[in-house]
Amino acid sequence: MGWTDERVELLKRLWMEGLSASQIAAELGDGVTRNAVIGKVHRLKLSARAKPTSSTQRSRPTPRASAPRRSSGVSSSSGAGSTASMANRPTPRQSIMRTHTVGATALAATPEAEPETYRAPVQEMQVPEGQRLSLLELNEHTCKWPIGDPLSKDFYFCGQHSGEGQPYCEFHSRRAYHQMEKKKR
DNA sequence: CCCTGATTCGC
DNA sequence: GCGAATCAGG
Repeated sequence: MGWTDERVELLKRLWMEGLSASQIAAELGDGVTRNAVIGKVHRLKLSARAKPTSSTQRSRPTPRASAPRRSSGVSSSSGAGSTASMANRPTPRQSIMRTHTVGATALAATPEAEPETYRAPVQEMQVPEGQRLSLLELNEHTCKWPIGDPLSKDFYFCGQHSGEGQPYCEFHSRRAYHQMEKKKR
């Protein structure tokens, strides 16, 4: 589906209201991606929303040598809009979640408060006593993720099987990797 | 990993 | 004009 006046209007409004591109895309529905939304926003020159700072300076984009191309077109647009998509869009005002910071990571806050499973406050992975390893017991196939207070007698290493050439088991590998990734270079 | 917007450029 | 792929960042 193309950008009808209605949809463009909705896009404008939602964008101005501070919704993220992906949220707007979801609101527009009909296979609209956040990329499509962002692209449209740019074409409409709607970019800057709330701008506390008066710095009009936009960081110089890295002049890339060549832009990567996507291989072949796989555009399978939804055909005729005979689906029940046009009937229901009576200005989705209150259904929009907006519990988040503007222009930053938006946490999805379900309007009707779904019965989400309550999660324990991030408990450390529990390793069975028999599998816990001391420093000297580590080898190239054991997870070397430290658990507990290094100064305590209870200190031990995860010791779960780790992949070939991997210092941590899958569980801890993800943790370590993510942390590293976030580090600035 | 999740996510955000920004940009480029073939279509 | 469109938007996927990508970049750059949180």
